[in-house]
Amino acid sequence: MNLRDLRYLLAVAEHEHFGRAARACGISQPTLSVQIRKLEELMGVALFERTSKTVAPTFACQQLIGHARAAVTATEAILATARNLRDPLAGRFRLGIIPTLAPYLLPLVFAPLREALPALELEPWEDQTSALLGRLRAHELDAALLATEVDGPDLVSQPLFAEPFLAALPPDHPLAACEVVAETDLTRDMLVLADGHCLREQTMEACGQSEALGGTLRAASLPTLLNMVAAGYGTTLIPGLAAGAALDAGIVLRPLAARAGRTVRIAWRAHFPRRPAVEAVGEVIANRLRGFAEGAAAGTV
Amino acid sequence: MNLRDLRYLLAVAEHEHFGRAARACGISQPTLSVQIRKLEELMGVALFERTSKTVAPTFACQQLIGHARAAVTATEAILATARNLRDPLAGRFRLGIIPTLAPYLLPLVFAPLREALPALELEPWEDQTSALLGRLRAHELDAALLATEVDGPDLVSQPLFAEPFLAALPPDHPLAACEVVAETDLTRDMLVLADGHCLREQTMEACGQSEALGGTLRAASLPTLLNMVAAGYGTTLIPGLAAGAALDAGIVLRPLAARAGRTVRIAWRAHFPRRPAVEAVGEVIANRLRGFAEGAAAGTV
DNA sequence: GGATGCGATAGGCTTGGCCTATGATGAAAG
DNA sequence: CTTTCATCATAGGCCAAGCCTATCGCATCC
Repeated sequence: MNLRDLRYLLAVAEHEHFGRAARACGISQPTLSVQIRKLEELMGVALFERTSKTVAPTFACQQLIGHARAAVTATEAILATARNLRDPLAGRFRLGIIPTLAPYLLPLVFAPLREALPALELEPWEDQTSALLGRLRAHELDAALLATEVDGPDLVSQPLFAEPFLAALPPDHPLAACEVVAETDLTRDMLVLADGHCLREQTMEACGQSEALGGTLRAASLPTLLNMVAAGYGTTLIPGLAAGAALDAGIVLRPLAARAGRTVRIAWRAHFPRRPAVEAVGEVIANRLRGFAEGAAAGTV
Repeated sequence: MNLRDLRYLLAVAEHEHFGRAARACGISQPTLSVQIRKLEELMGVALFERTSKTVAPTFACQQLIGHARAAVTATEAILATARNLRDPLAGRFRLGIIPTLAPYLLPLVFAPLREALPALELEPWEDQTSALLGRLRAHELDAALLATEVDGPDLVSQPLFAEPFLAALPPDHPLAACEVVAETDLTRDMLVLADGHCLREQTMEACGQSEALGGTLRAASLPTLLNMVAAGYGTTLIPGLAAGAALDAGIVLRPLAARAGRTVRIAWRAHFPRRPAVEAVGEVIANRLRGFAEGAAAGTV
């Protein structure tokens, strides 16, 4: 059975006239007659009682028409829904973001994204890198903003902008007197984030350090880490976009001598079909952050 | 778009594997790939994200699947309903019956009909001949039991059985003394039914009378007419099947000299497609009433 | 590095739907 | 009573769409 046949059935039932129904369907009357006849043979039931003057749906036909109409409207709903989904720059877009980036980047890019991609329903999802990659591979995210390269052939990524690190010091720290701080000078009393944050390894690597100090003091989040630095527990590196929050917490920031930093990238599945959306989102973010690296690395905001 | 394509879509979404989905659909894998590709082009949306290892429905696909399933189940409902409607001897059968026949015939034929045609849902409809013919032509009845011939090329009929008339007399009527009553002897004080009952004209014709007597006394129904006769208002002819009711009312019945009577027929639209049902019903009734005419005409039950 | 599994592509075949032309039938009109 | 008209059914030919087998491209696994 064919959807077209159901349309024909509905047309004949509505017009009660083969010629007019055929015209309404855009086919010739003989074609319609043949198709209805086939349908009747398939069903094993007479659908219409024909005379040379009248065409009347049988009781059986009336019983079937409801289902036929349901099928036809359902397929029309499919087409209508597909029309709405056609634009790759429209609809839900689930974007993963690492925790050391989300609270500082999102306020900057929300408005530009809304303006550039008004139909895109952005759903941010904050989680650590490995969780984001898992969700990405599980099709639970459409893309992710990370600060690391991605491995494997199933995922691809593209750099969006460079984010320099800054030395974060308690106000009364000796290094606060310097204009510029060498990364290696922070090793002595450096605090880091808890396991799982990519910023943790990046901080330690930038300072040439393999084992974390501070004993059990491993902050679960960047705000906590900032509070710990402000309270004088030690020093750390913070990503440039967090500078404002750090200053608010009463922390002294200094540029780094070796200009250590990280690259924020957008990652997605290699076969993800809405690549235009990924690229559009990446482009808006990159544009918004263009020139940020130089300013941040040089003058601490 | 084709229903088949929707089935393919559902199969791929369910199996997440083209080869297995193709096997489930009974087609080859290349065919399935091509059809899904076509569907994607028609929709303008990627439906599946393919790698060499995995096939995952896109978000758009998930939105469409519900409608697709609705369409497929609706068409399956069509086929299932059609299967149930396939037997012409099953299902609703609206049978019109004239009022001077219904209450006396139905008790006789209900049981045989139920036994011979257990799947037929008989819906009797009692009305006068012209109303029955109108409803028949309007497709509001499937057949009708009448005591007249039908005119017009759109309706056809077949005789079922002959029903003799009987003279109905008050117990103290002079003619009650006779073994046999001549139709013309009843003319003097004959009562008839109201307009619209075919029995009215048939009675008058049988007695060679063109104008009804009895003034305004025209019974609206046969039971009323019987009561009037029993009360001594006059005489009349009754159809043989009503003999029992007449005797119960205290009326004397006598066979008629000229053996006047009527023929009960079943009528239906010439193009009515469930002719087997009509013929089966007619046959059951004719069989039940076989031999009735001789017995009734001779010995008054 | 060959073997394996999967989806995509190519080419040929057959079915099915469509058309025009014509037939059959019944009703209305001359 | 015959003609004409309207309607649905049938016939024959054409073409697109769907299907199959064979093969390719790609990635993974041993």
